[in-house]
Amino acid sequence: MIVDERRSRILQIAEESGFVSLQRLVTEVGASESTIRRDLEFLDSSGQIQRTRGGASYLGDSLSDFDSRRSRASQEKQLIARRTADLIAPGETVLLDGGTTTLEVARHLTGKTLQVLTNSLPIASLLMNRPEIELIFIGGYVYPRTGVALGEQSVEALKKMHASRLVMSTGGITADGLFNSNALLVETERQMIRAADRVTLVADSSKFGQRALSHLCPLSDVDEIVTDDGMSEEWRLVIESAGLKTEVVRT
Amino acid sequence: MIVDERRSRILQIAEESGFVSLQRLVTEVGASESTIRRDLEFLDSSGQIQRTRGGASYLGDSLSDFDSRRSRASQEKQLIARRTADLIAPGETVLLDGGTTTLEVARHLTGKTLQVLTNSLPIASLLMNRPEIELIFIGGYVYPRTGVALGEQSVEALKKMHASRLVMSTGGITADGLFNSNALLVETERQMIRAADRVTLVADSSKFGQRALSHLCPLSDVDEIVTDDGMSEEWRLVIESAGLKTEVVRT
DNA sequence: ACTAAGTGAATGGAAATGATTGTTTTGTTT
DNA sequence: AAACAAAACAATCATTTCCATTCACTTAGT
Repeated sequence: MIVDERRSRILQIAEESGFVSLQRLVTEVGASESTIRRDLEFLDSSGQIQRTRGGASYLGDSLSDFDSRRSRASQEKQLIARRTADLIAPGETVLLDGGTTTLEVARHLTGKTLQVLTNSLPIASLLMNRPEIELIFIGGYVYPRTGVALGEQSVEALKKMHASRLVMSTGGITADGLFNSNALLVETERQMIRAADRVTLVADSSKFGQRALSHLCPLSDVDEIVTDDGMSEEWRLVIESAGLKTEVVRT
Repeated sequence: MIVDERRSRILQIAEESGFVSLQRLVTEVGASESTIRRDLEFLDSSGQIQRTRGGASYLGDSLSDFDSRRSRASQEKQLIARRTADLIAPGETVLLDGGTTTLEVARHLTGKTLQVLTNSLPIASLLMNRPEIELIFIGGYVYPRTGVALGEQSVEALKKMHASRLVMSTGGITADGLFNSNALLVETERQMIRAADRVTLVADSSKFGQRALSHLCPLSDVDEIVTDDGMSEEWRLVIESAGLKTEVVRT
């Protein structure tokens, strides 16, 4: 088996349940304990997982109820979320993807008269009691921990919907486009892109240059990116030459 | 078992009721007393719980606080919910309607390996982090306050689903059948009945004789009723002559 | 054939665990 | 209030589990 493939698989398994024991990885991936350890070491040093005794825990945009309550969103995410919310005009129909940043965006939407479509349970729970927001939930198989509905049913439901804007997050951005770690999620997000007139990507600057398991879409599918000023000039050029508008918040 | 996993579990248990005894943790987590003590010490020093003699109390908003804030379910509902949960065998595919009683049923489902379909946001939020439960959400227009998905999209989604059992609530029961106050809700519930092999109705005894806006279905659509012993003998005859099984819990 | 990278097994050391001990606290009885 | 028993606790120790390191082996590319 190829190295990258094995590591991707480890990441995927780690993401599913948040925790993976080393032993489980040994049996599921089929490599020796030593190799898995080395992989975990690599993935830890590259910041994708956190090694713990006996296994590893997934880092990244998985929002479990634990995470959202304990560690609040970082300052970058807060600022990005607020700016993104400012872009949204009253009366719009907004499609909201799952993720910690989009959840923060949802927090800032309260008070505006909006129609909100989402496949994220945390976002729906947040907005459910707001009379000024008409909420439509996109059903499907609910992915554990993140509380995001995915799969064929979600895709089918999305086919019948239309929104003026999609606010989405991503696992990584390169010149090739956007990436995410979960194949089912990618499929659902692709359908979201099709359903929306305008695509607004929220991504803190650490996402640039990151590449994850599944390719989601080319850069040209995105209309604008809201990010923080940690983005290098280099990436700014890549993004703007692809015809995307960039909104940069100062931290 | 991995350290972090065990500590997360301790936190989760602590959160549920606000306080946990050490002994309960020993049996539920399956670690030795020493280990649990060490974990409690750690969680205390990191400020997540407060150790007390005999156990520990959760810091922050415990779920039971949350529950008691929004009037806790009555004793009847609790008992009905527990009995209903006992009827459900591991491995079943259960369709759960919205409502406070069905939410209580959902609470008692944790621990069983099940497939759960629901259109209720509160139920989905409750079950979303339970690894033993595969959760499928039925999307649609989210009705404010109750957090239940309704409407054409929900009906369409339900047409493609099938469950071994439906647990539903109702606004009122007469010899003519079941009633509910919301036309959209009635439509969705009718489709639920079609999608399920067996229909279990949860209804406290005050519902008998009540008639609401919309007629939902005849009594013959229901297979069994779980209720409390406030039901009069008269109603018992009506129900049983319609061929329904009745489960009566003693208050 | 040689090198470099990757892999798997073996080793010793570190950390975590469970059982045991003796001590402190709590509640009950007199 | 004093004496006692039961429960809860902290401290210690042997055992187990986990980990980093090392080394030998395989594979792929030059």
